[in-house]
Amino acid sequence: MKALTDFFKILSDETRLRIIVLLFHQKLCVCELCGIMDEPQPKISKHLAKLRDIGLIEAEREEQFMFYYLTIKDNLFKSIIEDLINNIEDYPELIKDIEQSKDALKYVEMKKKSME
Amino acid sequence: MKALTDFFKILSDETRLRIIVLLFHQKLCVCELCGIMDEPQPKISKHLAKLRDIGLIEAEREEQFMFYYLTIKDNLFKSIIEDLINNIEDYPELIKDIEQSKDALKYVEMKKKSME
DNA sequence: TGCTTATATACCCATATAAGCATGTAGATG
DNA sequence: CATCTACATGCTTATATGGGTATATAAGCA
Repeated sequence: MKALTDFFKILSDETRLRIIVLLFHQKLCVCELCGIMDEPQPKISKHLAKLRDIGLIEAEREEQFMFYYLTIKDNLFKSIIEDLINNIEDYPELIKDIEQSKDALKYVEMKKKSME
Repeated sequence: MKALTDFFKILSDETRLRIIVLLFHQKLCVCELCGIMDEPQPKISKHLAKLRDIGLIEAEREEQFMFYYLTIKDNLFKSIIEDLINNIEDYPELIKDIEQSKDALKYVEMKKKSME
């Protein structure tokens, strides 16, 4: 029951909802999330930490970047996220994020370029 | 988007989740909810107020009692609550409440009796 | 009208939460 | 090995939240 209320608490924050929706569509690294969402890095990282803590996402390193992806096991949790995705048309902010995420790569390439 | 995060915030409290699940099955008055859930009346009333504020429930008077019932209009919200109900077997506390609610009437009858 | 009772609300306290800024850290690269 | 950079975390502040106790309110009934 605690797990359930914790899950809803996680979803009750706009930033985290946006992250979940983005990661539903593709694996993304922190700097891509920051770029897509136009939010400061510590803010994103802290929300990612909370999502990690309750087991909704995991991270893996690829070169310099930490890529995050969804790892939702609970059936109810899965259904709820799917419901949200199925009703995404009601939430223009989320649609916009998804649009933005289509060229997520540019954010990591910007970083790589600036290293040269 | 605010409405969505507010909705999840509402669900992130155990007391409110229990109320929603109970009202999903039947209309109930405040004293029945208190009796079934074994919680103090002001606590229940305050959570009912929050549920009312975001339009998930409405009340109607029947004699001395205020009966509450679900009035969820949004499709996504409905789906989520239905998902929860469909996975209720994972939440023994909720099942117990539902069991208890089967003789909800006894709580209003106790009140009526004590008036004689 | 006055009383009783079901329910609603006010107030207080303790605790949780998010954001911003500054800083720490670990892994990659040269 | 030293540096750099992507990311993580600590600290502070402002705000929100839930529970308890006491009290207000409004409808029903005498």
